[in-house]
Amino acid sequence: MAKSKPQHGHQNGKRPGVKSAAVTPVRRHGGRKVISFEDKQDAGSHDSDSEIVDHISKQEIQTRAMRLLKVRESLPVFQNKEKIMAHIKANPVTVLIGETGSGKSTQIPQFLMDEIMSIHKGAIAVTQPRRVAAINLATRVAQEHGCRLGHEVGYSVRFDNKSHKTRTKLKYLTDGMLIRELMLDRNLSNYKCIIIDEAHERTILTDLILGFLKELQTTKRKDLKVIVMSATLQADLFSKFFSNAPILFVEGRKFTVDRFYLPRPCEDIVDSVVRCAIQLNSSETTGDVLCFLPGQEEIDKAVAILNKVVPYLDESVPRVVAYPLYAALPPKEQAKVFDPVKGFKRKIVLATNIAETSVTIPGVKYVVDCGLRKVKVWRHQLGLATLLTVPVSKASVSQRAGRAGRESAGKCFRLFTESDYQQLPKQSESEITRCEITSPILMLKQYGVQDVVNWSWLEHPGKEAIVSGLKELYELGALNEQGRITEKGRKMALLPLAPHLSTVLINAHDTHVLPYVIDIVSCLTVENLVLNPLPEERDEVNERRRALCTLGSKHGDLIMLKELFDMYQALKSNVERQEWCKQLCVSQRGFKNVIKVREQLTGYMKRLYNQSEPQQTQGKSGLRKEDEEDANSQLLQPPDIPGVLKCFLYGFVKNTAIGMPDKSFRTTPTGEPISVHPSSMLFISGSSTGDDNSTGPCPAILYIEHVFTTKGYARSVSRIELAWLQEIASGVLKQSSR
DNA sequence: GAGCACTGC
Repeated sequence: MAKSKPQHGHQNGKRPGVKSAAVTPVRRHGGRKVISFEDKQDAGSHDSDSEIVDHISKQEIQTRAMRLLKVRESLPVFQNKEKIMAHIKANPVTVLIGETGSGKSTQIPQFLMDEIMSIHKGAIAVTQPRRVAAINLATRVAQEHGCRLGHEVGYSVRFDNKSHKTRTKLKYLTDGMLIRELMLDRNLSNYKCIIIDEAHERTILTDLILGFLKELQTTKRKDLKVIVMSATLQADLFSKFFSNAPILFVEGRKFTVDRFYLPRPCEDIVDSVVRCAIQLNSSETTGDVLCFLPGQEEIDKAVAILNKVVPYLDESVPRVVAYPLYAALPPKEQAKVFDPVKGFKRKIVLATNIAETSVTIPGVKYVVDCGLRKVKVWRHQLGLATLLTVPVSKASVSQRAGRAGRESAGKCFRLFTESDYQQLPKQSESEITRCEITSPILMLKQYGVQDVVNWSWLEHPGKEAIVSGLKELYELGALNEQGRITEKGRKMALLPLAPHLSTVLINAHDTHVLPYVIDIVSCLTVENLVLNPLPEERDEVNERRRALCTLGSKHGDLIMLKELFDMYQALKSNVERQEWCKQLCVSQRGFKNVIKVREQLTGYMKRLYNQSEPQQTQGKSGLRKEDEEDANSQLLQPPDIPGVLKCFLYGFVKNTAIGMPDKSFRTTPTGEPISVHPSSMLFISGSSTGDDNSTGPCPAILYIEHVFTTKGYARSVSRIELAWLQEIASGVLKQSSR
């Protein structure tokens, strides 16, 4: 339910799109529901008809576009149209600093559509790091342009494509989707112009796209226009990368936010956040409060304290209502932050970084920022991730402050000193330098890049990271000894999975346990599927899960996921499913995604191994039924659990640990201690009276993730036998020495 | 006895 507010905006006087919409034949377009678009800042344009866009007449579409034109003309970007367009026309690459509220994401693509596309053939792509943003922007721009969504203006995100191959001239897509398009058509021959929005966020995928575009522009696509949209702080980096491309600045329309610092550093951030919130509740007039804390633990603590304090507050101050907000929270709980509070009340939202970019909460006038965040850092030499609490960057701090000035002037309270602020890094460490990069390297190899170390990286991830990535891919059989991509590697690159999980699927296909394994892999790729129960419900929920998942309690989390998924699917009604999900503290939305992922993976696997079959453009059709039957017939037989777990072992040989006599585990690659994460089925609780006599202690474990927090934890853990480890580890060794 | 945030033909 993450809601992201898109750049609001609107534009130009010519509107040839309206004309073309009227003359082009109407194409049947699925008739699916169109996601409604709300933008509170465009008061006055009562386009409540947005959700029935598919049914309203052309006349109405055009009338609305006319109405929106007025709002568009008032945007800062619109007033600088001539200047901006002159730059874009004169340069192959333009870096555009467009502040929030400038209308850059909605208007500039439309200027281009009008001015450039009328002469040339080809389309414009606008990339976004998040799905919701791509969908919302496309919906808005289609309205402004006076066309139906999916005709001249459309979008393409995973599982949802509202664009037409030839007809769509402006397409909003996630950066992952554009990477996929690059893999299929290395020259991006369909496009005349690529706009990379939110480039300053520096996601791995945006970084990769910029590298590909630079290379393309100097080789096969000298005519390709590139526009990089960024926040101020990163603009220089992009300009330098594209041989000193001009930087344009368009100011936004945000409100001023006053900043306050602490005179001296605070000791306990939770305590300080609560104090600050309570204090401003009594000193400030209307407006809600958004507090940034690093993680769930701190947030739950703060909410608990606030709830205790609230009854004792003076009656003259607004009643405080505290809401937690983090990704692992059940969607229903998350949605509560959008409820307006009635009466003499004030909303205080305590959130992680999720509220920095992904979720915009209406009504926020005050921001309390503890200045910390949690970040996962990959250690290449150790092959594990560490979860660290670190100070945020200046860029982050200003982004967070900006959350207070979306609707009116606001205030931001920083729980650190001004001199601490001066010492913050300008920018957070980019993803590409702190993450595992096996998948990006495989993409480069699939694209045809031989020398990955000397590729046109926007920021070089470091030789060490690349070497360990190459080694990993070689061990998975994706690369040969010369570092060239293998047939298997090509298959892996085409699957929308981490290379390790692709290996698992390919193996499952070869050993005929694919339907079973595909279900598990689908569950693993969906984030926040199995949620963390609240402390007071924890034991009950664990007990329920254990009682229902008999195989999972014995074999571990992978098998549990399969059991849960089967149970979920066997439920008849939505009401039943809802209740069941609540009882087990699992996400229904998550399972809906699992079904989508499974469908997609099943389709890809089918295509990978059925080359003779004609390629289906829109997936689906006929393929599914058969596979469901496969899966069902598999259900009837006792599943080959060793066979299933061995498939996973092929992708995760390095993620194994051997059980010691004292019931602790030591990892196989380095022998360091590792503990089963408490969220795992195989976590042995102290009070357990142990009916696990039947199975005995685990001789060895296999885990999908190794994360170091207070100590090394194995997550998504399965019980394996030592013999399997010997069998597969030696097999893998043989394969890599070939 | 513990869980930053995104995303894919």
